[in-house]
Amino acid sequence: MNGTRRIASSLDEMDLAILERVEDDFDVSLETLAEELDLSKSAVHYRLNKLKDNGVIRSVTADVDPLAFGLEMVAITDVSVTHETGYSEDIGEELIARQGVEQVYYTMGDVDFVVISRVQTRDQLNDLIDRIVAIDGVNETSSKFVMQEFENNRTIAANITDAARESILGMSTD
Amino acid sequence: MNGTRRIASSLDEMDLAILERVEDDFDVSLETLAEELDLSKSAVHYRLNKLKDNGVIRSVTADVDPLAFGLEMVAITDVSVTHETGYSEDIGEELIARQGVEQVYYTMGDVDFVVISRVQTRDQLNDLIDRIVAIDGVNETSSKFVMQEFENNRTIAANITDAARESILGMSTD
DNA sequence: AATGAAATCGACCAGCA
DNA sequence: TGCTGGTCGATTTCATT
Repeated sequence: MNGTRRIASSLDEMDLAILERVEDDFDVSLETLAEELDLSKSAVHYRLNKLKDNGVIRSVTADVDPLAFGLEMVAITDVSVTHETGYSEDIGEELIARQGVEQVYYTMGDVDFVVISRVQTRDQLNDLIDRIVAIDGVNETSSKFVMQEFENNRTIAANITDAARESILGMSTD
Repeated sequence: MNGTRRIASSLDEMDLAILERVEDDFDVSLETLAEELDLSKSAVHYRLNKLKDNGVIRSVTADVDPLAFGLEMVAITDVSVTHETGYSEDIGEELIARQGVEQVYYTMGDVDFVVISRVQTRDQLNDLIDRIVAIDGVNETSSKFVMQEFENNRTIAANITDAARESILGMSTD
């Protein structure tokens, strides 16, 4: 029951190296990976499959550029709700189901939800906020525009703290 | 110079259908895709390549489960800076470079940056906040814990508003 | 857990509508 | 420009260690 209880099975440094590579770019060939890691192609393939089976790799996905869709406007909206207990899960599901909403966080604090959404125009944002306010239980919203985004490509394996890395490599097999 | 100016080239409904599918799961075989879309394997492949060349598909990536790394704690940190102008880009780069930080948004409003980070323990979060405060120009921070996340798998194509969809399909070729 | 060989699937090309 | 069908190369699978 410590901070690492859900780790699927022991990951070694080779697994981390593979993850750091494919989390950023899965289009790399098995041959290139095998050379970089000094392993046979089959061994790399075997480890990738194991990582998928273990759920460490949840899925392989295409990363679509929102700008290619004209989605140039990002907003962060704080949402407070009326009944604070019990309904939060339902309201979270309602929020994430709204077209244009990308991420929803339920937080401790004076605002209950932080909602990040992406749209084309200010009109679309106004419309989205109307659709948020229409959700039963939503009390008040307050939005701010994002001027600039700094992103990470979601490369979790390459982005963990040193302490977290130690903790992962120290795990033994289930 | 309208809201859709950066759209790479005209996308049709077939492209959108392909994107909706592969943005969620790129592990689907060409054959399955071809059957689902009533197209030949080569045609699907041709369109996928075009979408990559156009930059609509930025990359293909492995989606790693943060819980598999014991990263159970998410925090949203508001960061205000001392010199409001000029240095914002530098500070944003500094923030995103910190281990544990996933996303950074530079906003209009009383807080300047919204930082979303993911760590294993409260100690690691404290350490991360120390590393944020140490950045030159950072004035004040205020963090809240995330109790629950609602996520979208970042499926942009399946998540655009109807208005945005109309706007995209209505485009003509450059 | 890793290997090499055999079967399957995806990438690429020339040509066509 | 978008698509087809075929070839080649890469990936997946499997028996074996």
